[in-house]
Amino acid sequence: MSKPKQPSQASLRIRQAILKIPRGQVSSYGAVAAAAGIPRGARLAVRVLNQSHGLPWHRVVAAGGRIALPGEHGLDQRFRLEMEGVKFSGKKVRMAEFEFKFPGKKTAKRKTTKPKKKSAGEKQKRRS
DNA sequence: CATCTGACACTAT
DNA sequence: TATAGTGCCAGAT
Repeated sequence: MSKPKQPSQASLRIRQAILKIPRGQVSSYGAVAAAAGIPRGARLAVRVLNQSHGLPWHRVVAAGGRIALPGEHGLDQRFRLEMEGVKFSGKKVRMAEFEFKFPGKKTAKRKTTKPKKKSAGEKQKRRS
């Protein structure tokens, strides 16, 4: 294998993780990314879902079971999940009952954002 | 080669 | 509870 010209194993792993989600259960972007080996690659999961098609994207929600998709897509996702047996609690999925836990571990979460005292804030400028 | 983007996550306020 | 802002990673332009 000299050179994996593939779109990185990370993306592939994320894809596989999503495919592992059984019907009737949901997972979060961060959970899928973490299961793929990227604790903070929530955004990568997003990329994979957008680029790769044929994946059960409707089984992937944001943290807390919150639906992140805009407008119709979000309602569509919610509809599909209900069709699979997933119940909703207001705008969020009942993660307590339907959150799919990936095997392995990867429970490393960050503790506190930078011990800097200056609350958060300094950069952030782009954006037209 | 440099820069921006994005269906997020998490901490502070 | 809601709002604001930052950090992370890899692909796209």
